[in-house]
Amino acid sequence: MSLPHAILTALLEKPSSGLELTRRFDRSIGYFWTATHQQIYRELGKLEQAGLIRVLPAEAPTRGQRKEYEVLSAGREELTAWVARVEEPRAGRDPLPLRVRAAAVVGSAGLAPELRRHLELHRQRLAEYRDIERRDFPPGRDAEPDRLRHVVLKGGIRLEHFWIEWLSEVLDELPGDAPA
Amino acid sequence: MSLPHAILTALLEKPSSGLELTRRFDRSIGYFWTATHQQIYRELGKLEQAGLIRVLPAEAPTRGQRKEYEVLSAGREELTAWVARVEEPRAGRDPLPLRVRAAAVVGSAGLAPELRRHLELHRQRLAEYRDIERRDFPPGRDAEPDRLRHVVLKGGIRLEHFWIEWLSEVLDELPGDAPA
DNA sequence: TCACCTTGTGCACTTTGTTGCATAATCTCG
DNA sequence: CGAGATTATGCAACAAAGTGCACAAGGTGA
Repeated sequence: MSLPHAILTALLEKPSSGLELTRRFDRSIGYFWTATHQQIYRELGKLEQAGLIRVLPAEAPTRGQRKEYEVLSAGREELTAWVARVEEPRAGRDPLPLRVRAAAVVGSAGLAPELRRHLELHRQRLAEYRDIERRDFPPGRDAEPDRLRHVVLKGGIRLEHFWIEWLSEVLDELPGDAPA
Repeated sequence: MSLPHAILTALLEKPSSGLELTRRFDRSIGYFWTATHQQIYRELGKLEQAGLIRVLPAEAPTRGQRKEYEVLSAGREELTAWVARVEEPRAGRDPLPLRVRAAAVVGSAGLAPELRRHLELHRQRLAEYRDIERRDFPPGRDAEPDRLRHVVLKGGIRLEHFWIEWLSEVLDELPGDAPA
């Protein structure tokens, strides 16, 4: 399981409340992982129980019943161990190629518009990632942590490329498809 | 959910028993989806209950208590509808980039061997896919179903490429990494 | 002041996915 | 024939992920 480790990483980068974490999952962490706020709160509870993180006492009372968490040393150790752990790569699980395969059997009626919609979404995400890259990784920053974070982002960019190219290829194979 | 649709597709290509399906999921369908035999049996039960598939009466008794399933017209209709359905792309969920990100925070000790191991696995899978391509898609076959199945396989190949390139890139960024 | 909005936290339930084990029939070899 | 391997199906229990809704506190404006 990776969600707890994703949370530990995010909290080490900056102690945060549940909702802040949720927002950060929509951005940087989210290139390769997503989570809803409910998942995150539940996981924060478990991590606290397990003694890997703790609540920072609030200084000024804020909105709602806001709780900031920080990582304890046991949490840092767990994350350090996870980095080197032997784990099998988990098979990708994307329904879209499956749908193309189904279309090979029952016909591709109605598939093209859905593919074009996905193509557009991936183009948008690619553009966002490029913006982030320009903003956060200007040339010259080359301490190791920065280089590693950058290479993760480049992975996100590469992956969007993959989808864009593959979707274009599929659209070329579909009958009666006028280019968008 | 996509597992039932994956099963319907596989059964339309060829009526099969649970275990046969499991094996086919390890091969062709498996470029983008995996399932254990337990998941498949459970799902076959649900699909039968729902009237989308039925058991073919066995002619000669075979090993164990083998049951072959075939798709009913309701199943074919469901699959046809699914092909055109509007669904959001589900975010990729791979822990490996997350681990690289964690390494940016707690240090990359022990990460390189694990990355090399994954690199090797992806190279192997790429080689397998290329074999399948040579065997099943010789030049000249260009009826639509074949072209669509081929483009799905090409997606699998492209995806393995992605991993190989990205992993190589990460390894280049790690300190003290002698090329394998 | 009080109805309503926003921010923030969280429970309950459901669906999916995984692990481990149980069972049955058939085959295989001494 | 009968002990053990192989093929095949399936249940039970659990873990992980996703959906829907409730609740609490403070801010905002009629």
